[in-house]
Amino acid sequence: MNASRTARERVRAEMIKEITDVARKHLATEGAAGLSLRAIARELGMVSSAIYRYFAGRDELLTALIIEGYNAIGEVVEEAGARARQDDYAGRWLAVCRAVRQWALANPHEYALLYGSPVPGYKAPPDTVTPALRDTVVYGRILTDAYENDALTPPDLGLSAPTELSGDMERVRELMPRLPDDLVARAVLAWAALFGIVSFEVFGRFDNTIYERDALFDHNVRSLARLLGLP
Amino acid sequence: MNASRTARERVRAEMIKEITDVARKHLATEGAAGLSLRAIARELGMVSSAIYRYFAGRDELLTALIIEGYNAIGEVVEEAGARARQDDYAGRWLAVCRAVRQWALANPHEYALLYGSPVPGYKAPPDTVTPALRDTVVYGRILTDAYENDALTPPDLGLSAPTELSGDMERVRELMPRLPDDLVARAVLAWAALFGIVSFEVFGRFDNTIYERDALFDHNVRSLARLLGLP
DNA sequence: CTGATGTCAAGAGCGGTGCTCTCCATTTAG
DNA sequence: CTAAATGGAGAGCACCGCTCTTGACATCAG
Repeated sequence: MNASRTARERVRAEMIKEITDVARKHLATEGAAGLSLRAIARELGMVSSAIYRYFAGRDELLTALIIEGYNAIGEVVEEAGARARQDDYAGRWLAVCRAVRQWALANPHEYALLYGSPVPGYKAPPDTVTPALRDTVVYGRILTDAYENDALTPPDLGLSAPTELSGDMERVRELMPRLPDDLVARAVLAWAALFGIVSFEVFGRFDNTIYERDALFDHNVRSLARLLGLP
Repeated sequence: MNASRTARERVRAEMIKEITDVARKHLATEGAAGLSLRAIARELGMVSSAIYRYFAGRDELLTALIIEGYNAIGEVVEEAGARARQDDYAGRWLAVCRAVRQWALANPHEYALLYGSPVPGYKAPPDTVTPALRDTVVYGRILTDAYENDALTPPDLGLSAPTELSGDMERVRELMPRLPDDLVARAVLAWAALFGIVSFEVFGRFDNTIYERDALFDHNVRSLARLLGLP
C-alpha cells in the first residue's frame, strides 16, 4: 500500500514538475507578467482549472518559480566559488560576481523576478528566505575566510560605522562571522553595489552607452574587491 | 479661430492630465501591473473606450507615467543638489543620494517602474531618454565641479580602467566632462551602487535584517563618496 | 443660417485572464 | 467490495485590453 501510495504521489510530483517546467519556459520568454495559467494548461493539454489541483493559484506557482530561481542562481554561485582556489579570496569574489552576472544575463526575466521590482500584491512566503540567501552565504564565507587568514586589508576611508548600526551588523554577521562592524557595512555596500551593476546592465540602463560590458564589469568588481580589502 | 482651437486643445490637455493623475494614483497604490484603463475610466465617470481618444493604449499611458516619474525624481534631485553649498561637493553628493532614496521610499511603485524590472514587452520610446538622465546630469555636474576645483582625491586602489573602455568612458564623459577614465569608471560604479542600495531597501531585501536604514544609507553613501575621492 | 467637418463619449463585442464550482470517472484505502 | 479521496472537464463569473460602430455635439466655411 505504501508503494501504491507512492505511485500516486510520484505521478503527482511529476505533474508538478511538468507544470513548473512549462511555467519556467513561459517566464523566460514572456516575463512574469505574461505568465498565464491558461496558457500553461493549454500547452499541457489540459483545462485551466486542473492546474488548481496542484497550485492554489498564480501566486503559488510564482513562489515555486522564485524558489527555483534562487536555487538556480545559488547553485551557480556556489559552484563558481568552489571552483576557485580557496585561498585566493579575490578570485573567489570575482568568480562569484561573474556567476551572478552570467546567470542574470542568461535568465533576465528570472533575474528580474528575484531582484527586480517585487510583484505587486505578492507576499514572499517564508520558504523563499533560505534559497534567497544561498548566494549571499557563499559571499559571506569568502569574507570570513579572508578575514580569518588576515587577507582582508581594507583601505582606510576615514569613516567608521556608527554605533547605532551594531544591532543590524550583528544580524548580518550571521552570514560573515567575526567581521568587525566596519567591514560588515562595507560588505553590505559591496553586495548591493554588485546587484546594482548587474541590474543596470540587465535592465538596459547601459544601452547605447556602455558596450564593453565584460571589461567594465570586471573592472568595477575589482574596485569593489579593493574596497572590501581583498588583495 | 485660434482661440477656439486653443479652447478645444485646452480641454483636451486637461483631460489628459486628469487621466494621468488618476493613473498615477492607481500606480502608487496598485503598482504598474494593476494599472487598468477600465478602472481609470470608471473613476473618471467615463467608458473605457473613451480613454483611447487620449492614449493609444496602455503602453502609451505607461510611457507618460514613466516620463513623469523621471521628471519627478529628476526635479527633487536637482533641487537637493542646488540647496547644498555649491563648493561642498561631498554635501551635494550626499544630498542627491538622500533625495533619490527619499523619493524612492515615498514612491516605491513609481521607483520600481523606473529602476526595477522593465515591463515585459514594453519598449521605452526615445522621449524617455532625456528625462531619464535628469538625475544623472546633476550627479555628473557635481563630479566635474569637484574635479575642476581639485576637490577630487580618489584613493589609489592599484587599478586603472582598461584601455578598451576608453570609448565607453568617452560617451559617459558627456555627463561629467574632463574626468579621466579611471574616475568615470568609478563614477559609473558609484551611481550603480547607489541604485543598488536603494533598490535593496525599496524592494524589501533589508526586511528583518536592517532596521537603522537611515544610518546605514548615510554611511554607505559616505563610503561611496570616499571611493569617488570626495572629501 | 445652414451644411459639412471633426471630436469624442458611449455601447457592444472579441478574445483573453484568474478563479470557483459542479459533475463525473478513476483510483485508492479499509 | 464498497466508500472515500483524487483529479480532470466544463460552465460560468468578473475582470482585462482593445476595436468598431453609432450618435451627439461643437466648430467652421459658404
